[in-house]
Amino acid sequence: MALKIRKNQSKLPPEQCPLTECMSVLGGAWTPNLIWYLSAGPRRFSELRVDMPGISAKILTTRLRDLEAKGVVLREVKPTSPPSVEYSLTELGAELIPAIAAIVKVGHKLKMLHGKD
Amino acid sequence: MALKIRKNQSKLPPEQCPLTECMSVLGGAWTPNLIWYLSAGPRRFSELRVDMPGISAKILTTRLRDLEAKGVVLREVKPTSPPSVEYSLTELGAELIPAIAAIVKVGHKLKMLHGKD
DNA sequence: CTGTATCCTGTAGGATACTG
DNA sequence: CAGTATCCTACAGGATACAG
Repeated sequence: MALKIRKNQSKLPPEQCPLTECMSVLGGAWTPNLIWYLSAGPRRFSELRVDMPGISAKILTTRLRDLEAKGVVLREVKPTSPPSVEYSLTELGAELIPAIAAIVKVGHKLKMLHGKD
Repeated sequence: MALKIRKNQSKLPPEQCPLTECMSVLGGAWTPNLIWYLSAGPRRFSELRVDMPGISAKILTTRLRDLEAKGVVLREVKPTSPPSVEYSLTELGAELIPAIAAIVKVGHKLKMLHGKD
């Protein structure tokens, strides 16, 4: 990756490049929301659907599986009479909270600045 | 990307819900990268194209205009003989750095855990 | 309840060509 | 150099129906 073409900009740490990976974590449109709601504690599939009105079961499943595969979300099947599944954030997943919070913070500022609500 | 989230209903504080807004800031696929490269200092259009191999001029322009409109990026036209334009992060834009850094951090961890590069 | 399987659409983004 | 204008493709995501 070619950078450092200008004097007034120093070479950035290698962490800069893996933004592709970082975005693969929060890639989906609903992913940040999903993580956020999960941060409040374990949630069931149907609960998440209520939390995020507008999300389709397909996408919710997709995002859930995706995050699970990445070790961000933990899926626990409760052997109850009506099958229920609880999703929760893993230790690693919890580390995303500050990141999301930071983005939300700026996003909120932006909203106030432009007054577009 | 059709983010048409309207009203979030949960026990979570309202400040956290507007993830729609936060994602509208880092919405584009290249946006995080763009902000990151800008964080190192002012960059010209062509320099950014080199920084991010693969990005098309169209998208670069789009993202740049978008961020400019949001007050995250500052666009300065230098009245030089060959027209040159410098882009830089505003104060507000700089606040996104920690957020991006946090995501990168987790993304990097994820990469190491799964060993998939 | 918790998903999975299709079908379909909107739109972000790439390629290319052209302008000031 | 710094864009802009078109055209086109890929894929995320919605709707609906169906399954364990």
